[in-house]
Amino acid sequence: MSTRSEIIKIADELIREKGFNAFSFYDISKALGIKNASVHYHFPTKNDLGIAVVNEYLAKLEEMMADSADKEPTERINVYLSIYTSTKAEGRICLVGSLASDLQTVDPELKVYLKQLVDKILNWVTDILADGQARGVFAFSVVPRTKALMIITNMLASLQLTRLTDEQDFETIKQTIIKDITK
Amino acid sequence: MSTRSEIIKIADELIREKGFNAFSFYDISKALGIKNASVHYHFPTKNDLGIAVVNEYLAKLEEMMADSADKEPTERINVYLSIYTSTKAEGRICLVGSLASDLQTVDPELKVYLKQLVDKILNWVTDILADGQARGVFAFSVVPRTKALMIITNMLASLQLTRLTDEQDFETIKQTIIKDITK
DNA sequence: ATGTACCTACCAAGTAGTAGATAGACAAAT
DNA sequence: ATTTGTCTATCTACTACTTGGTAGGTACAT
Repeated sequence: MSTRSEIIKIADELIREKGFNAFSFYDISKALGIKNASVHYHFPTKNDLGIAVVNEYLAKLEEMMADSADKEPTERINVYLSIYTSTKAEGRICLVGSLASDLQTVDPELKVYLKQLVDKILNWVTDILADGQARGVFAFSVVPRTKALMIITNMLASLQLTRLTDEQDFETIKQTIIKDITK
Repeated sequence: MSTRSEIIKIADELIREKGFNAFSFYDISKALGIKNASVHYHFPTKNDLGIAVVNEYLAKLEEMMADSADKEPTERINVYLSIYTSTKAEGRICLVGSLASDLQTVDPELKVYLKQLVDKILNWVTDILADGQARGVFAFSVVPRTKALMIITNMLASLQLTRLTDEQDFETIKQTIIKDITK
């Protein structure tokens, strides 16, 4: 893997572990065994690095959506939910939740890309739900976009909250979501 | 108001606006027109200040619970939800959400108090829901504690997310919660 | 010889936190 | 009634450290 990719990977992990304002270029250089100036060579500013991380997510999400596009809604929603299961296993929170918390401290340019990421996720989940409803495998009493908002907020905050309540609560929330939409 | 109380108030606002790691003692001293050493006089360390903010919430919550204890479940859940409505109006996020995001960077002592706050909120909402269910005004198909988790995660994350989607989405989420539990 | 990816060595700014002085309020001792 | 001592809340002035970021050099592959 290229140094550039490794920097993005480590930055992503650090953002989701400590937050955007709590990691430094030194943290990354230390993890990679290079000097902080070398990190700046690949990403001149912290904002540049943040944008690269978000863009990586945009690309990965695009890929995920394409890969699961012709699958059943039930499986597609599981693909979505499983993202959080892996994140939970890491003991970290999700990128959107982390950056959304630090929103007022990040560069407006980064905000634009983050907004795109949120839109893309929201549209994806909305599509899955609408598809499931149309095929008669899902049932819910609000418009798909609203149901998507409910599910996304459940998952996003469950990662943050269940580090403070029962660790088992994450799985409870996830199963409740599945049961709730399944006809 | 005493300087001590004012420091706590400003710290709370800053934590919910920028995050625990993005505000400084200087920010507070500037806002109050005093020197940073004077802030340290009242709160020797940032950890002390963070704990004072969380304790302030514990006390306020206690008061709120007592004040609404003999009211109808419908009104009590509205009291709970209205906390987030005010926070949304401020353009800030909730304290729990902010500190939960920065969890790995704060002192273990602060974590303990934060855990107490989350427990208290979770128990409060669980009680309201169980009471409403017993009185036949609420209906839901999971145990009250799980439903409380769903609602709390919805509200917590809605503050974070709706700064990136539609501003109107916050109200949509709130109304969906009310409609969902009302029999 | 040109570009890539790293290095050494630095800087200015901001951070949490400390030492020690000062000024006023209040109470006890003279 | 005045002095003395103590407490509170502030100040000036500082320290040690970390931060994001830069200038300029080097090794190496194409």
